[in-house]
Amino acid sequence: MVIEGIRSLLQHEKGIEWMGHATSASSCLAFLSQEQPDVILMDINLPDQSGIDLCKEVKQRYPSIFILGLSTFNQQSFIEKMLSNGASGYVLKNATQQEILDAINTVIKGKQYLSFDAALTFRKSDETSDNPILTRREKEVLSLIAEGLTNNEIAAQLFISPATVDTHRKNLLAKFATKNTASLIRKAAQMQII
Amino acid sequence: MVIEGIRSLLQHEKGIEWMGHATSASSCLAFLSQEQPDVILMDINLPDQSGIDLCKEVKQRYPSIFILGLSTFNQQSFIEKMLSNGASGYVLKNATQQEILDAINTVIKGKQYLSFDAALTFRKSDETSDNPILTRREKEVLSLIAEGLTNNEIAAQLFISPATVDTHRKNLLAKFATKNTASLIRKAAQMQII
DNA sequence: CATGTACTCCTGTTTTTCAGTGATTTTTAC
DNA sequence: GTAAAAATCACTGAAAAACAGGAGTACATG
Repeated sequence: MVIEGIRSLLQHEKGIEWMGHATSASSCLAFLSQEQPDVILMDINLPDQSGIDLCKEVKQRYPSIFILGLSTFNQQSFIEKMLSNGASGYVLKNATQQEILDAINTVIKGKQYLSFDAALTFRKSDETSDNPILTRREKEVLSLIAEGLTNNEIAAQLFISPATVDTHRKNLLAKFATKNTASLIRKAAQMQII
Repeated sequence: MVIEGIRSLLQHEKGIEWMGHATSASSCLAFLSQEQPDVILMDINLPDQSGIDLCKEVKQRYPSIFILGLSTFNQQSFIEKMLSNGASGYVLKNATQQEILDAINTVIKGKQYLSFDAALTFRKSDETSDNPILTRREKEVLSLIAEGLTNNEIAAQLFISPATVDTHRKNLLAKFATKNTASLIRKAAQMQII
């Protein structure tokens, strides 16, 4: 449905040639082994593999192809991951025809393009930073808490003292501005951290 | 983008007339006050309002219009809510042209249509019933727990004894097959209950 | 009317979490 | 190479949650 939409938005554009489409990561790689376009519009949600991972793979094999991330989700974490995996831009699925054209024309020059809304949330999350920045250990502890482990169990799992786990736990509560496990886990879940 | 896709998939179909499209709940209602189609393909993610709520509203005002839910998410809770709000079916955005045509032709006869994949998850969740059935009180207690309230605070809020809250809490842990608050909240969050 | 379900409440005990304070060692980054 | 950030650990006491087991009331449904 989305592929059809993009095709119909682009097919009459001069200067743009539609080379093909793929509906999975594997078929995309198979296609690329035959011919390589200048730009790929890559969905994040693929049946066999994450578009985020595929992006990295494609960029490794074919560094000259520019990739535009494509997703329904206007989520800072996704945008970040796509860009850090070599994507040149990010377009939302509710983008207008003009936006897509702008995006393609921008990235083909080697520049970065972000959808208007995407750029907004990107900037906002940069400024307000609503997602607390967690350290490696804190993330580990958080996800083990979410699994239902107690401090002692977590300590055993990570080969550290229960007291240390307790400290990480306190820091997590502070960073999330919560006062107990329940609200901590809820917030973390809402932020898609766990 | 998606609208373009559907339009291009349907525009050459005989027996189907494309009456228009809207990109928000409010513009949809404005459109419907002018003319009413037989079928609406309604996205769940709208900028101003949830498609789930809009579905209810449209069905109340125009009971004769059949609504097909449309979403990227193959989530049982969404499907359920759409159907209980009067939708006649649910189609995923990766549906084929044939699926959309089938869906439209099915619902227009007053029957229900579910996308293949949607029907799968629907049935699966029906059989295994991974979502525990909660009572009214349990839902209340659960959401207050998720807010970070303690048993005493919840008791005060609901005008019941802390002991009762404790009992509900025990039942919640049992129903979710969890052993503490952390994993309870995580599961509930994943099931979109809170 | 018996059975089941939901809601209510109780007494204890044990385990876990939360709060506060303080300190050492490793890593990381500039 | 040094300053900042992260990770480590300890102690105390209070608060909260988890576990166990029992028990009464209301209400609907078969």
